[in-house]
Amino acid sequence: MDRRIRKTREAIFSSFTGLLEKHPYHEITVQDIIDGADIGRATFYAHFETKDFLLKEMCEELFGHIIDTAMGHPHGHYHCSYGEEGGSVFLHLLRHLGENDRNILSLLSSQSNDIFLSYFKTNLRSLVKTQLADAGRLLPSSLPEEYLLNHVASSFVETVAYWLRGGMRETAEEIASYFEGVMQTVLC
Amino acid sequence: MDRRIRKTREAIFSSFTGLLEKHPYHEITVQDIIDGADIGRATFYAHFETKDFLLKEMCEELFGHIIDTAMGHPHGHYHCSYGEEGGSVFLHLLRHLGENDRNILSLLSSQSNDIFLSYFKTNLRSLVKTQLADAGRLLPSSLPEEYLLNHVASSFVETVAYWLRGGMRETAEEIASYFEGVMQTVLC
DNA sequence: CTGTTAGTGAACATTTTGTTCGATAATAGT
DNA sequence: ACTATTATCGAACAAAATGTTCACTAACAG
Repeated sequence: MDRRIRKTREAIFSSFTGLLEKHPYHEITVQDIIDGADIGRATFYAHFETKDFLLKEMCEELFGHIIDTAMGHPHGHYHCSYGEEGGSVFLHLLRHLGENDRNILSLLSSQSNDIFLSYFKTNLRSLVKTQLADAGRLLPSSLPEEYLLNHVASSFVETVAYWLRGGMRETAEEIASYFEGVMQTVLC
Repeated sequence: MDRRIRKTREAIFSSFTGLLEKHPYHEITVQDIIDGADIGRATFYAHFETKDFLLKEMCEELFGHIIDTAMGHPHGHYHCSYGEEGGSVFLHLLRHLGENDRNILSLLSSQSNDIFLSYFKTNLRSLVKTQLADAGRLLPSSLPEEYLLNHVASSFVETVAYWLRGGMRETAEEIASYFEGVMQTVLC
């Protein structure tokens, strides 16, 4: 791909991310992003139809990557008692977040973090689906699968949100154990 | 209070709600609301500073009312086995929603339902807090109270969202039992 | 070296926002 | 019923943001 395209795209993402750390999403104008990225007005619109599309594409790149790496990783089943084997995919994800890969944390704790958490949740679903299939073989539940899937995914996202809200004082392991605590019935 | 104020306020709320059933929040302009309410431009701004404030006030009226009536109601503790005593506050809330009090359902299942679900969650917290205090006396948990509080509130909201998404085919009792299913560890 | 593609910057029409103001009509208190 | 108050109207206004166009220039790929 043309280097120019990569550069402007990156400039736009970076400007946008920077702005999101200071201002809520809906208060950021396209002009702000353009100024921050230091590009021409027409250039922005050559790349993204609207601000919303920019958001969407950025989130897909970001969360798609995170989830993909987590899915790729060899994962033990979700066990109630943490042991020697390195923990669940969830713990893995939490550690990954803790390392602040791609500045994802600044978005997840921005003023408009609800937007990003909701994208996170969307991408998380596919991952949870495989986890649920594993757990389901051991513990068939009377609840609808779709309901469970949603419950697990959103509870995890809420757990991450709790972590961020509190300034991430806890370790990834502690947070994972909280999550385990409320998931016992469902996943064990 | 001046009847004129009540009337315009009601006209604005009603126009706004109607628009929200057809369009996402961020695509609705103040002018649309004004046209729908059939009032003068200046009148709108005499009542609400911005569209966001309108949203906020409307939600506070709406959810404040729902939660208050639920709190006021005599409630049995949250029991794992449903019995003769009429069910939990949660079931009560679900029934209340099922009756579509104040057209709240049209908002909760609108395209921008995430906004309303999040207001719902905020208002739900105080209610959950009392529930948690009751349950806590019986079952002290090792998890932080704030974490539990958030988990229960958001799980309930997600449960309602699931209900709405599926077109509310289930009865309030069925949905309550789903919720009970994933809350067992926490509240029983 | 050359044809293709991306970026520039300025201009433009359009839409939305939020405010102002004089005139009119409804209301509340007496 | 009278009066002072207050809400609404409607039109006009400036300011800001959006999205598009176009001719020009610079960077790229092969």
